[in-house]
Amino acid sequence: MPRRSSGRVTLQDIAERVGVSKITVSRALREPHRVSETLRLRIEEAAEALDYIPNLQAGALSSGRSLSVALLVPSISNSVFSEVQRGVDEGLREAGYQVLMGHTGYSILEEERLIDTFLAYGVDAFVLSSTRHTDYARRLLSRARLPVVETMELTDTPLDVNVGLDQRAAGRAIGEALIDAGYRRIGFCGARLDYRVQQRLAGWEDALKARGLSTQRCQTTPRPSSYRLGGDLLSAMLERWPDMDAVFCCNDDLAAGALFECQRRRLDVPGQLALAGFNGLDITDATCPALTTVITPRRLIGEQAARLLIERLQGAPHVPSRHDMGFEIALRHST
Amino acid sequence: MPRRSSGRVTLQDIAERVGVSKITVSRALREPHRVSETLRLRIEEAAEALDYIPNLQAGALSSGRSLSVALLVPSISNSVFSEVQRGVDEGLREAGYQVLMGHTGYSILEEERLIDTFLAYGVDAFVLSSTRHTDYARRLLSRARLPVVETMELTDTPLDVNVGLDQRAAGRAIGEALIDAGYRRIGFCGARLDYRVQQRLAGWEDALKARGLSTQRCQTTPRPSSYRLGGDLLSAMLERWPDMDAVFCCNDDLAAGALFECQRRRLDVPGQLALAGFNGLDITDATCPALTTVITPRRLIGEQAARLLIERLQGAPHVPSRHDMGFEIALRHST
DNA sequence: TTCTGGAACGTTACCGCTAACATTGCGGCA
DNA sequence: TGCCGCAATGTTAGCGGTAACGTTCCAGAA
Repeated sequence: MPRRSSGRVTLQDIAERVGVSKITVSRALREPHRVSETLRLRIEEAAEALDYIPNLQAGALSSGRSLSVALLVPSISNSVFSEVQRGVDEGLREAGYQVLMGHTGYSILEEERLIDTFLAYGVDAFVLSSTRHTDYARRLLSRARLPVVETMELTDTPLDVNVGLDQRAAGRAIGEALIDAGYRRIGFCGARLDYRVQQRLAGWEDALKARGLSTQRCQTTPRPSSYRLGGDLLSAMLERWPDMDAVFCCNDDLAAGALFECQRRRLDVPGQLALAGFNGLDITDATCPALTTVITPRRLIGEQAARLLIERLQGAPHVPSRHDMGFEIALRHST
Repeated sequence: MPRRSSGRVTLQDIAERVGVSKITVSRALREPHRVSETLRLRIEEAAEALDYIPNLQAGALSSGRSLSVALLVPSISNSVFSEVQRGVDEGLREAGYQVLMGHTGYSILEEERLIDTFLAYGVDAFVLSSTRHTDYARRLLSRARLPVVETMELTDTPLDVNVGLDQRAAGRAIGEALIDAGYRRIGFCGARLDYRVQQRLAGWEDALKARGLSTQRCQTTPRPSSYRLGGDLLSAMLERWPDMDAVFCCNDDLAAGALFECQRRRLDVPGQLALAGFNGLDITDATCPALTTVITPRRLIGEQAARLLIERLQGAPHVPSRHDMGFEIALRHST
């Protein structure tokens, strides 16, 4: 039965019921070993009976720690990030932290806004899914002196911890794989054109140039990627470069959409056109034919981010570091 | 420049700089009209100069309102819920609320845990994506006396506000559509088997029984759905019921997976087998052939949930209500 | 001139919890 | 017997805001 105005059961209510002071109740619940066995049991019983729910806001205000971490991803609907999220979430939950998610819509301005918001909420750390931020966001983060993990891509100038993979090297690797498979008139199609896509494009160019091949077959758009867009981009490319024998799509959504377009056009994949995607989403080995892709260790990135973050939260010093989690080329029937 | 131990800039810091009391600063920032123009400008300037970030925890503790709402979805990676989330998020943000997301992994026990957690965080309301909850979760919610919106499906006994669609009617409608299109040996394949899938299955049975057709061609599994699983389930069904002429898949992922399997088997869709999905995800009108499906108004559900929630938060009384947002059958080339 | 009311700003107390520093009491040892 | 040390519990003082009620002051009505 609540006693105070708010109608909420507080430590004080439990304390009165048991006949001790509220700090003892607080200790019994947080540091059980510091309270005698019998008293602890009585307190736990009372808490249970009163349906006590701790007020984390009050706790955070008092202790300066909220036991929550903000995870900012570009997009909720993009399943690329859900794996990262899972890894982060699992690791942090074990350590007693709650993950609060926000999505930036691929906008660094929105990221800035969210950093501001979550700082106001008093989170203890940030996990970001990019290495590019506004100047103001950088200032906010550095003033707050909170642990920060930047994920997905790598940077030479990490704010704090950086866990990701070399997007450019991955783009280069898939380009080389296509060349090694005998393709010579290789196209690139990309959407959104965020930093990571630009890096993949640069890698693709590296590979082709290194072998003296033309990099002109490149179709890009700032629009967000989707299956439909994959088909549309492919159509445009087939029109402009009818001799194209392979396409590296900047992500699996586009690649799958391109595959569907080939099916509509009764274009044999890989016979007449080879397709490759990026990320290794589930769909890539479900389609017919299965799609060649670059498998990115998203789960692993999330888990590693959580691990390193916990170290920082537990006092490991701020020493900017970079962790390359690698990638893997999956050659499937589409090439 | 921060003054206190926490190193954080507070209202007091601004107040001292301007030479007023902190309550005046608080008012200037929250209720500008209650403070004189000149003073307000000086305060805003000082806040800016000091990089003031409000402490929402302290504010929430003091005022009893946190301006945050918990949104619990079954799965982050399932794009079905990302549309709902967008609708909720957009609507609530306008009203000044922050949405905190949690995912239950389709488990009502996990939902219970999250409700507990978010109550401890002091959220002002809940948006749930189911109408089924543990008894303890129900008790927690009713004791907390917070506005609650249950989404996605409809129930006769809403906790508070209920916004969704009649899953069973939708299952029935797609069943009837298949029958109307001339199919007679119609199968059902379902995964996960959560409440909504069970309802769709029941609707499918309704439709077939009403026309005297057999409902035996039903393949289900508790495993989570995926593209691969769609292919596997279809394979099993073709083995058991080689005469089947159409399949209603409980969601679009399974339907797409089944389509890919048909392509591998060189089975003509819809010539030899018709396929229908559920939800109307992007992929359904990108595949070749495009998939017949039931388009669910997920964005709308989210927006409506936000609207009704805001009314409740602004004082509208607790009067359990049910809002049917309908659905739409999209007949495409797969049938 | 005096009184009144409201705009503008201040004081006090408290939201629920925890850090830091008491205090108490008891067993063990010289 | 007296003292020490430690385990177990208590007291005090905030954390950073906001609600509620006070105070001040000045314009305008009586």
